[in-house]
Amino acid sequence: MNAAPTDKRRLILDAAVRVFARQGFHTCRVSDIADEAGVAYGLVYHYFSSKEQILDTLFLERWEVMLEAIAQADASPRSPEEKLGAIASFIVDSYRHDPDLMKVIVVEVTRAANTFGLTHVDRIREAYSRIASIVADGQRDGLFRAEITPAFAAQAFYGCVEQVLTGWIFDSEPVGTAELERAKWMIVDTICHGLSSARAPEATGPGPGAAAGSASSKSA
Amino acid sequence: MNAAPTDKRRLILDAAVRVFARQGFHTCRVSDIADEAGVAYGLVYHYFSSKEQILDTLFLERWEVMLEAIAQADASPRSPEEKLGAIASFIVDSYRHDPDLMKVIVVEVTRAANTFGLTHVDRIREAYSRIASIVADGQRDGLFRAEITPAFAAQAFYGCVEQVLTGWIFDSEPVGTAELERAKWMIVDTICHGLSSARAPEATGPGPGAAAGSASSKSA
Amino acid sequence: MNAAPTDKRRLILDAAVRVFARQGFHTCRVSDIADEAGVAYGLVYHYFSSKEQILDTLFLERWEVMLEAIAQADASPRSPEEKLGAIASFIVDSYRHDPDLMKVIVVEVTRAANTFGLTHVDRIREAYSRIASIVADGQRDGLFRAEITPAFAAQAFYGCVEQVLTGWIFDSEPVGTAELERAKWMIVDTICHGLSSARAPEATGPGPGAAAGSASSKSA
Amino acid sequence: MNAAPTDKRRLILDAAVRVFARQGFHTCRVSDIADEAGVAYGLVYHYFSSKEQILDTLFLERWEVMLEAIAQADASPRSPEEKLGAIASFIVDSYRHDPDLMKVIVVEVTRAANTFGLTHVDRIREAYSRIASIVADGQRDGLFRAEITPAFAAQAFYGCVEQVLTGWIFDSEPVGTAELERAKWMIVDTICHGLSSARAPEATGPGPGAAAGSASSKSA
DNA sequence: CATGAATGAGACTTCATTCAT
DNA sequence: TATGAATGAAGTCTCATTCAT
Repeated sequence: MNAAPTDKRRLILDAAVRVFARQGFHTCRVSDIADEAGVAYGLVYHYFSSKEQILDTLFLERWEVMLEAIAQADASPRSPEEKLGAIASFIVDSYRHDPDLMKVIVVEVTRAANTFGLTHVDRIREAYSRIASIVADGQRDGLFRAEITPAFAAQAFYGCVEQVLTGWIFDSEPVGTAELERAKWMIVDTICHGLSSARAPEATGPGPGAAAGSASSKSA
Repeated sequence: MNAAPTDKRRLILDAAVRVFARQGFHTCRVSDIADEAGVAYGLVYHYFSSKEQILDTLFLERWEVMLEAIAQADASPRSPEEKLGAIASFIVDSYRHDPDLMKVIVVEVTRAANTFGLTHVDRIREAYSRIASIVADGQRDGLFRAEITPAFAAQAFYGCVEQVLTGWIFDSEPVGTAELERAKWMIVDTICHGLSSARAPEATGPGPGAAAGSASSKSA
Repeated sequence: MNAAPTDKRRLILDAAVRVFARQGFHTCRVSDIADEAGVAYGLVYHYFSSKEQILDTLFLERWEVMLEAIAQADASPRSPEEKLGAIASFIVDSYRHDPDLMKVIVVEVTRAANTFGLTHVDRIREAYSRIASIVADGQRDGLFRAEITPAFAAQAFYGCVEQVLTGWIFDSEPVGTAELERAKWMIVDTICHGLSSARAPEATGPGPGAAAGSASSKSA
Repeated sequence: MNAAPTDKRRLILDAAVRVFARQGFHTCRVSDIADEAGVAYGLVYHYFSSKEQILDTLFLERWEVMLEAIAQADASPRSPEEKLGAIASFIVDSYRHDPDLMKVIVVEVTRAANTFGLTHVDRIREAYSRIASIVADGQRDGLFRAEITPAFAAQAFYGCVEQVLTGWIFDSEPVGTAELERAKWMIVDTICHGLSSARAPEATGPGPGAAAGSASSKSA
């Protein structure tokens, strides 16, 4: 009925996130997960058929949430730029909320072209597809220019986001809130308005001053 | 002595690229590499001290070439946008010339935050750093706006490039030349001018139809 | 209390017969038995102390019945040949009635010289012993010749029977009644009169056309 | 080329025979085999793909020899009874020469209707088939009576042989030569002439005192 | 009686690495 | 250089058995 006082399955899943993040999927042992969860070895196999299935479960759980977030952003009565901002914001907040989980997804799944990435390629591409659809709407409304294909734009946007996450993931120290917030704005601003200074300044949105300006640049 | 008719070391390295690309580093066995190279099992250990060292060698070899290409682009008397174009062009041409090698680097190293990525993080960041330097120059000259930090801009640019490669890597079919060329232009145009239509059109550069003709060919 | 409408213990035993016959003792899991019986996993251990004990129980239950059948055959006022016929008939009818159970006994116990066969060797040999006693009586009465030792004769007779069962067990299709009946006669006729044609024909008994009508039905 | 001073593969195979005979296939571990052979654990998997494959190899090696022995017996210019004698003799001598191997074959393969027996059922039945063919020839020549089908006769004969072996296998003490020789004669005499005394005495053959002298010795 | 989650020892198999030739 | 047999540590997964409810 309710979430039992000890939902061992959840315990294992959460432990796996920490262990995968710390040691990597290939480097960790199932016993590491069991130990981290504080349960017996065999219980892992009571709930999951293999180590792989744990990662699959983790990825799918989270990715469905993300697809839903993208759908909601798209459904809102906002400009395309604001929609992209909502998505970037969601992903960055996901990282803030559970950096280990995002690390696992980015490191072990999204680029794992021979293993998990291949398994989940359709689900992964669904996200790009939905982002591309937002861009296409922007083009139709004349807000986005037509030279850049929506599919490419989606790749550029998502690639930019993931690279930022990757930078944080490689950092030895945790990332501050200010930097997280600034990243949201910079991602959208860069993708929508580019690096070049030869553009109409009024489109900028909240502007760089809005986010806590002090933050580092250690990630470079 | 000389570059022998059969440089077994090179044979092994090239075979490893194919095997790593096909099966992934963790999924392949050393014997797969030896078989692919057509050499005896033990010979692999004559030339390399471990399976890891083969990947390290592969990565470092290629990454040095890339750092050099970035340096050369930076050293040339071009605009920052053209310099970015040269870099994008170099990477895309690298993919065209040896997609397996680029797949291995992107899939097995640059995001492998617990294994090879960590080992080579300094070398990897050196690339971002050099790209950031180009952006900083552009800002100093007033060509790039100052709101986006150079470090972030480098991430955005490189993330965009790698995402495009990743897309190709996941594709089951090989990518055509036209698409490769179009990607070069779109990467630079998106990063420099953004998706928004609210910008000065004259900054566009060669335009979507023309491949960035000047750019690299050093990768071959 | 009473022999309940659902005697779970019996349910488990019967399910075990089917599972052992289908998958073999070593290949099946205790959970397979529980599933087949439609009872909870733990209940198996409420009634039996181990997986082995289930097979022991199955074997002993059946083997006692068989020893009793042999004893009865021996006690009846029949000729030795008819007594052997009654035994063959009983075993074949046992197979007809519950081929799975006989399969389990033949496959998992009587030849399992390192496991169950060893555990039950005395009980198994008791059967040979009783058969040998019938042969010895035949020799004493001049009906059987003395060159073949009773112990050997018992082995020959029982080996013949078991080999016939084994043949059926390996068959993919179920065996017809006619073949079962014919086998009863052929077993006894071969063991008593041999393959050679150089013998007195009048000793043949009911003959190949008639099923050994008198024989048992206790097995049902 | 030649049989190397240490043919490790053979060493492993021979060790497996001893270990399978002593502990049974399911009860022994691969490490037991490696230890018994005095080789490293991994070498077992260098030569064999699994524990099962070791048993398969053992069985097939020996069974082909047996099929060949049956074929030779059949090809010789002997009476059917003598041919059966040659076969019984060959099998008994096989047991004398390597009781462990015969134990493994009888216990782990021949009756293992859910595992190895099933795998090799065709090969096993080939033996029965060849024996049946000898019987059929005997019937055609009027030496064997027609009431017993050749297929059944083959089962009776082989079942008798295997039961005798099984008896020895279960014995705690090794079997003496005299008993082995006597068994050869009793098997054939029982199957060919039956237990009954009501038969023509001249068909008896060499008699219980003489070992079937001509038969086999190929097994050594 | 009945349930099924929880336990953990154990076995197979893999494979990087070594080494004698 | 070149070979591939030999080594053995390590990890995944299985499953009989226990136990709290």
